[in-house]
Amino acid sequence: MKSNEIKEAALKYFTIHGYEGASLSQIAEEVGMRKQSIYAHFKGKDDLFLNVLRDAKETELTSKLQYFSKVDAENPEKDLYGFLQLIVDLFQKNEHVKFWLRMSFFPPAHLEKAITEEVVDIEEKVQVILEEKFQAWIDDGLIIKEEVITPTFAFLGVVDSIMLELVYGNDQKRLNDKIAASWTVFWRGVSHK
Amino acid sequence: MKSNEIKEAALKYFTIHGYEGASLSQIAEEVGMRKQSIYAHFKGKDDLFLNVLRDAKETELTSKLQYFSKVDAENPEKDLYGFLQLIVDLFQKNEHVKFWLRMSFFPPAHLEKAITEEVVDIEEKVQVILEEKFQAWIDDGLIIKEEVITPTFAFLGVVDSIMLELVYGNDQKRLNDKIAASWTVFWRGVSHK
DNA sequence: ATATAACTGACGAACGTTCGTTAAAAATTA
DNA sequence: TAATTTTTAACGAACGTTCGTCAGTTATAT
Repeated sequence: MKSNEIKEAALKYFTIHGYEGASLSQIAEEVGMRKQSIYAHFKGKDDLFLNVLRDAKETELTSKLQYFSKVDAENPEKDLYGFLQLIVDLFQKNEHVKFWLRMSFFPPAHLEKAITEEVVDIEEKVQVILEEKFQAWIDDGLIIKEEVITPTFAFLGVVDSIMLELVYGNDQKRLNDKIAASWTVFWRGVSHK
Repeated sequence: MKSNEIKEAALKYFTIHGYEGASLSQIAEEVGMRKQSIYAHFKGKDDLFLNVLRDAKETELTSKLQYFSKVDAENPEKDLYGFLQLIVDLFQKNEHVKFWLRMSFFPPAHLEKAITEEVVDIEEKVQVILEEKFQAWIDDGLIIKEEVITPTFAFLGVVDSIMLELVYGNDQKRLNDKIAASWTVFWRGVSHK
């Protein structure tokens, strides 16, 4: 399907140059057509963007939900560290995550509302799942007993910081060192000695 | 000085809309002049942008260096948590930090090299200072004895995650909860019981 | 033959930029 | 001090280019 090729090229340019910096002619050229031909597949730039956004959301959401659904949930150390690895893999495997991150935090002004809606939706779902997991681990005595929000938010913070490092991303060693450091300290901070 | 007014308006629009999304006519209108008049003060859009960038860098750098220079350095818990507060204050007091963050991670493609140079410069300087502090605290037995890079990077990770939350920033309560959670877990992870 | 999807051509609008000009302020000279 | 020159900072008009979009036409495929 040609629509998917267009979305793929659009994803690339939106990610690199942002909404305003990406031009339809560049996107069309990447696919090998004229920019006017895009209008046979999408109503316009906004429509194309929102389609890419929804694809990115689905990639992001299903990957994360799927991970926690097929994890045994009896070993928080393995499960949580595995989640960090998943983030890194996702980021390096497809462009969707970087696109998602950019648009989450610096959305085009006139689409901010629509974007924020989708972002909040994912955020809430992931947070709910994480809280359930942490609560179970706390009840099992695997994680320090305290308000469940504390380890949850702290872990989400680790995820965020790693994503930032991935975006920054010109230094593989630095990335690995930062992951190791954040994980070591986090785990020591939430687990029993 | 009119140049400063222009830079102020430019900072605002660059922060909200990014380099490509900010237009000289909007910036000029904010100041109360025509876009052509900007060329009496700056060579062009790039020149204006780079001037704003350098201002932002100076704000960012001097604030951080100054904080650590006038801190007594005998109480890591107070000093480090104070640094987090500084970040939050800086962010909410002036627009420079948000601008800096946006351009650090999503720079306009044709200025990426120049921007990365400045970003790396700050990053290295802050890292060096933090490592010195942590080393001293480790030697004094105030922080767990391990490679100094571990608490340093972990702390920088906490800073990053808070900055992301600040950018996201439509929820003051969530921000405070995230700071509290990240700090609690971090501190438990690097300090002795 | 009926869609679908590509094309050409053209549109108004906005972009960053350059030009020549004007009026006021500052510096220099008589 | 008064007259002159230079500098500064704004302007309107226009440049060439690119933008997103729309209309009409041709080619492709079911």
